[in-house]
Amino acid sequence: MTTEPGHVTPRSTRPRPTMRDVAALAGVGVKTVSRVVNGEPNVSSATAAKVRAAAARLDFEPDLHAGNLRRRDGRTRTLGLVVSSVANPFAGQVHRGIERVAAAHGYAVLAVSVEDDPDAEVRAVTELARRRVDGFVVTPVRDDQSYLAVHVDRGTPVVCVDREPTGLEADRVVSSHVDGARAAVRHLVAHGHRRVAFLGDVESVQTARLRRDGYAAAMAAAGLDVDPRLVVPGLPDEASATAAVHRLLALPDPPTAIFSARNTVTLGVVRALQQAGREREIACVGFDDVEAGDLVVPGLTAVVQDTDGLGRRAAELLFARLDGDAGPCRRVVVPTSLVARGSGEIRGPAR
Amino acid sequence: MTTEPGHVTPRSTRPRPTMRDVAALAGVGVKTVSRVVNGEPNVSSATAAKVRAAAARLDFEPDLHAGNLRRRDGRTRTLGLVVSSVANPFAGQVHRGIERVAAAHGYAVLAVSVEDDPDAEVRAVTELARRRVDGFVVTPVRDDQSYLAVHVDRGTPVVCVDREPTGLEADRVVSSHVDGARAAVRHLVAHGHRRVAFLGDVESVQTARLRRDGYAAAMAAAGLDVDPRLVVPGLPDEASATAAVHRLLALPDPPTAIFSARNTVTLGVVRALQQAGREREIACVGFDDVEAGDLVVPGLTAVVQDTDGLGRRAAELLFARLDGDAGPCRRVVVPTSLVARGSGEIRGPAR
DNA sequence: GTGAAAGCGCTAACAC
DNA sequence: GTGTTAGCGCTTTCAC
Repeated sequence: MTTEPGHVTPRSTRPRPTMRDVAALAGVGVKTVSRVVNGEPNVSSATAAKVRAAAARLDFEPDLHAGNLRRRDGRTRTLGLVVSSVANPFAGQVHRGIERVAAAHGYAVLAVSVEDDPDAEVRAVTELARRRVDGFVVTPVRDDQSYLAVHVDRGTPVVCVDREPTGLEADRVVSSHVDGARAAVRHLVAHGHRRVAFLGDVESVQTARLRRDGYAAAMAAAGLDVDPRLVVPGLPDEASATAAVHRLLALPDPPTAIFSARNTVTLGVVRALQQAGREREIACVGFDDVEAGDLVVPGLTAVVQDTDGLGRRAAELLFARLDGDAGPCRRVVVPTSLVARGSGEIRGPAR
Repeated sequence: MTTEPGHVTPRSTRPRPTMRDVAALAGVGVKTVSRVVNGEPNVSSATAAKVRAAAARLDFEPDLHAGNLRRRDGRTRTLGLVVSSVANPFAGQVHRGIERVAAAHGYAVLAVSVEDDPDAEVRAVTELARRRVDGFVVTPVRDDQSYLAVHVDRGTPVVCVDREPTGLEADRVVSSHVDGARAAVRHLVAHGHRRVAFLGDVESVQTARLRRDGYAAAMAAAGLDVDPRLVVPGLPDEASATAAVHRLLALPDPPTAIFSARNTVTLGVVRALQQAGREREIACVGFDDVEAGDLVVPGLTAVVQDTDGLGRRAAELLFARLDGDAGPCRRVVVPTSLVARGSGEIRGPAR
């Protein structure tokens, strides 16, 4: 079978109809079509019906962006979201919270992943700005968000979520990281533990530092000295957490409880305890929830974030700004909660 | 403290600069700015430098959509993605696969959740069409996708992912649902099981039916009769799956192995087995992976989908169409793999 | 190399 | 009620 050069079927690609086409078919002026499509008043119902019929017959879809060019408010009805990664379950849930509020306002969400690359954060914002989103929700990754000021000045509001922005006056919505961590440690102490270890994420991440602060505060409040050998920050992944736990267990006086400050770290901790066969002796509370955390034995006690609430509140703040709220910047703290499922209730040594 | 009406600080909202502003500041014509911004030839490097300086000073960002109005290819460099929910980890991973390919092509992704609402699927596509996305990736929810044909005819390609479209000729990328399910059951049979139960999702979902087909095929191939009491489709959530397992265990001759056809169902199954204290006797293989699936005891044996691959292939097909590929529709099947972690390797009764 | 004029699809302002 | 004109920010065409 041969294919002759001239015979390539060109995609029929019949041009998209415009308001002009609809107007011509309905026998009215363009402005009348515009009025009908936008539900404006001053159109007789007979004319409106004709226009709607013509629009339906042509499968007319108004071009939102073309309209925005001249429209007074120039709204694209689109929000820009910058997150670590859309594949990250935490980010996905925040995204969902935002989307729900956005949809209620007739808005769509344009999400861009930055994979914890500081430069990608700026690129993402630039790309969103070129598309003229009406507002930004940003999870800060770089250590300076001042580059966002231009957009705020031009009337495109910015709300930061999960982490606080630096060098930028902007609304922000964060979980109570310090309080959550403190509650976790207090819970362990209340169950009789005095040697509580801290395993955390790399500390270039703001939230990692805050959770460590919470740990330190709770230990101090309980009048317990912190053995520096039990504090292990800077764990980038699951495997390093597993290794760290094995080192802790080999200590002459190992910890009797572990506070793990992050999802992936928690997975590594549990693995290590299981490998050592000590998951029923050493207590463990993790920050962030783990799917199937209640199926592990013992069930994983966790400090869970209200991800949906984070997204919802962020979107609400953004829409308030879009509605003209010019008040001072707000800082919303969304509470975390401790879910006890077994691993955190293992009792420490009797005094 | 009183606030006088006239004193409300209006958000300074200084208007966004346009090419005209840049041209004026640089002392050149608008077209020259256009040429510089778009990297077109025929501009002296001296002029280009002047323009770039002016653009930087004003923080000029070209309006992508305004340009598209007149531009020959009219590309918005934006893809529309319609998924069940952005909070669904499966969808998030597919999204990520798409985004990675899109980013490499300079594209952004506009994602809309439909929460399994058939009408929301159409609304989502309409909203995306109004924003003039260059192509669609859709996870079909409704039982008819013919409404998408208009877009294809107008040159906006559509690729379906995860589920096959109905009433529409379009490229599609799906996991090997039947083969995956068959492999799971074959695995159980190979470990000595003859009474293998099937627990599945509501069958309005296409993939649920396919996985059941795979189960039936594997049982038939092994020469095993299927006891209809062991086949329980239509489980909407975790709790119903738990209840179903308890009923199965109460049977005079209960199953010795369970094939669970969906993530949430698997969680319910494991819970039931743990409650009954029989998680080490009754084998279980689940379709879809579960986070922390290897921390449960015994580890969860699962049929895992290549979510990233699904997204990547879908995006690749879409870009091929955007690049002018007018060939016949393609159907890409992404293989699943079976990950053995313990629960699926529990041996059945000796013959 | 450069710029003026026209026009993309739509809405604002003002006519009738 | 309805249509006409201008113009949004940009690219095209084409003249210089």
